[in-house]
Amino acid sequence: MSIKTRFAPSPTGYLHIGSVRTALFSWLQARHYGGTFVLRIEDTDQERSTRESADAILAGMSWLGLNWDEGPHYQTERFDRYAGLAEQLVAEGNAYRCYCTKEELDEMREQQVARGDNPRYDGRCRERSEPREGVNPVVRLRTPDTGTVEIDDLVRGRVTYENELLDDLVILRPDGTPTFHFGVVADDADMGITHVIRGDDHLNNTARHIHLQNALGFDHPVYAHLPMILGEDGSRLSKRHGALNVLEYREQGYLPEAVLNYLVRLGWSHGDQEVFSVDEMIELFDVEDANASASKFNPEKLRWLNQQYIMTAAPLDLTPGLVEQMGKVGIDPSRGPAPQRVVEAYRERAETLRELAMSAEYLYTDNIPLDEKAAKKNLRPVVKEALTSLRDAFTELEPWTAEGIHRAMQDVADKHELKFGKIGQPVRVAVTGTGVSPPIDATVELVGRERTLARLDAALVYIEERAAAAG
RNA sequence: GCUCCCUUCGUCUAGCGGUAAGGACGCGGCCCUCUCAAGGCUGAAACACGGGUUCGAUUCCCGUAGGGAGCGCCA
Repeated sequence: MSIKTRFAPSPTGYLHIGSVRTALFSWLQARHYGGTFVLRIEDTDQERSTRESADAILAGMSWLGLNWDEGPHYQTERFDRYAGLAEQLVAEGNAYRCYCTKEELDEMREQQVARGDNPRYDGRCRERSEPREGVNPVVRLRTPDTGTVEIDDLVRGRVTYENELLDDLVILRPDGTPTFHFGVVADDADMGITHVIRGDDHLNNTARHIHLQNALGFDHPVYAHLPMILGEDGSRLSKRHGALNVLEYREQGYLPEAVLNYLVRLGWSHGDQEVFSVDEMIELFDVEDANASASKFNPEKLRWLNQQYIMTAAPLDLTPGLVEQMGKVGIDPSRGPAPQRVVEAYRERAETLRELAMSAEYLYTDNIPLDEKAAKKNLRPVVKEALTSLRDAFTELEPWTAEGIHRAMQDVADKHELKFGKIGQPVRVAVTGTGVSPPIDATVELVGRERTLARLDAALVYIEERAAAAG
């Protein structure tokens, strides 16, 4: 039988990294087994759900390439179905209307807590079927009083709950909308979901869901409860830990493959392998191999992986993202070398596309700032003559290639009896303004002849002025 | 408070009764080298604790401790 999994976020905020891991595992399970992946938006809480959140979630999924075969389904479109199901349960005696007021319930809870009991609904409306004036009833599931429920979870193993500890949960609100529990159970059944893969914050809820399925006469899906992702300090992942909107990672210059690769290794592994293409993940993943223990989010490793992907990607595949980043940092890509050449030069030197863009700024502007420390250290009178003759050599160099540039520099160095580095570093500072860049021949080539000559001139002026000032 | 879940280097993890407890990120050192990276080599770094079971426990069982989740007309 073909499997069917789903990702069912509620649109009450953006799609953050923890939800993405859940979505990824669910998606991978479907893809690995050639099954179907369903996207469902759980928007029964009409107070907190927004259209913007739903759209942001879809956009995030799309950016990551987590494509869905069905949906997005919206629960708000299925209210009639839930109402019908609830009516059926009431008719069959598996659910009942509860006329308790909020005040009443609050009071009950307070007393229970005061007594040291578990706060739970005591079932006082189970036998009272007559309506109460002015109260719109909720519908509650009649939960068995005795016995146990067992969950055979794919990652947790067998988990057992005592029924007497569970109370009668609300399945329909006074306005007829379903609660989360009811919506999930009805939808998973109606949509034919075979594997429910979700965060382990739902493990405790699963006992209730099984009771609901029993009452409704539904089959039980297979469950797999994934451990949470925690922040670096071990507390629940939040914004300050990097639980950003996934689209924020795009903003910062991360590649979707890197984000997925990082997340797949949180709670899952395949021997010693660290880098997985999406195809490899699909081939190797099985949620049964997922770990049961929570893991902490480690931005350093994400950065490392992102760099791995930048280093190995085809330069042309990276240029759209790079051009986008250039726009964000104020670079006009038409004023310098083709972006893919920047990728070639900087791919091992940047952990994000944002960094890549920023480090290439000197290639797209006429005026570069000189780093004072680097200039002081490298632009000194001893190299003045060498730089002058290099300037001359560059003026006539044909063709303008890294090889030719290297040869010219070597010749000048030899003529002035300098080691290559003694001239390389001053040229680097002159041409980039800083002491750091790719190999100097490639750098000079990218800067171009015109700007190189102008910058060498500027460096010579700098040396003159310093000498004059020193007296 | 009650219920459920979790526990190997700082972090992600391998391990599935007998290992010098392996890899990766990060950190230190060395090599390469025109700088910075990348790369190569290398170092420090872990089985939470206590009982069992067993000839033998990181591995199986039970406690304890610590962490997490749930106990809503939120999802």
